[in-house]
Amino acid sequence: MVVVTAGTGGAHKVLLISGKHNGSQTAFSRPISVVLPASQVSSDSDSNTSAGPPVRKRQRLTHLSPEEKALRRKLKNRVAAQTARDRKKAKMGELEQQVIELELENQKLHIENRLLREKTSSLLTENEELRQRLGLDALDSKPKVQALLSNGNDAGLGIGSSESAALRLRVPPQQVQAQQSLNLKTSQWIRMVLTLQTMSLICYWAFWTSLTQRRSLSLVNQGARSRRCCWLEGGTQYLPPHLHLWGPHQLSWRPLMN
DNA sequence: TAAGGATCTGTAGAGCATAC
DNA sequence: GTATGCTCTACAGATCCTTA
Repeated sequence: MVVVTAGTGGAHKVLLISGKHNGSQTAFSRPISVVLPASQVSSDSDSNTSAGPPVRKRQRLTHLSPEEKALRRKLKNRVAAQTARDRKKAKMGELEQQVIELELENQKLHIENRLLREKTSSLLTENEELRQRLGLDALDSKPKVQALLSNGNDAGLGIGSSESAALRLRVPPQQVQAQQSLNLKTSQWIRMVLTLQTMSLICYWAFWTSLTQRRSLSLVNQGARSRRCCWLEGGTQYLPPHLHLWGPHQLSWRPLMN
């Protein structure tokens, strides 16, 4: 909707462009206006004001001169272009943040995968050594494992007391104790490495989060200074700029740059 | 300090949707 | 069918920043 009002004494005319809410599309919540120079004020412009017959949802601009239409088009397109750029910038920032988070998650999963593989390898080696001590071949390994599992006992050989393990394995308790101590040290070392790497990843993530947030905040502040646009706090949702009396008096007003 | 790249900004055109 | 709105994008000028 466009409301044209004549200034005092007919010195100037204000093109007031109100907001339009169109579903998901970005719209202006407040009207914007541009001050036309006196030379562009036409005589018939006062015939269409805000007070009068029911307004069309899309106002006919027949009361505007071609110059005024072109100027209005320039203004709206200027705002629309800046809105589109801000939206694109916000989207890019969101995608960059997503990339960082996914890379971090990927690194964590890689580390977890490596540690689990190492643990599996050490357990297989330990299992093989114990079998060699017991003189078991590979053929009867499955039934014994199944028997251990079906008895409801702790299936892991490293779990439980050394005496019970010694009874099961029929080896001296000192050997079992030494093996359990080695396993304990190994698992403690693995836990320590995992903790340190997790902490380093958290620090890495926190650093990048802080850095990207500072960058986006500075960009937003820079844009807000030049265009008086505003953003929702802590989010990427874009609020259209409030252009109060947008016109030649604005610092960034450069309408005839080309 | 000049050159050159990066970024910002305004403008115009195209495409599509909508109201009449 | 026409006028208008909205969005996106290419283009060009302005501005900023780095570097030799």
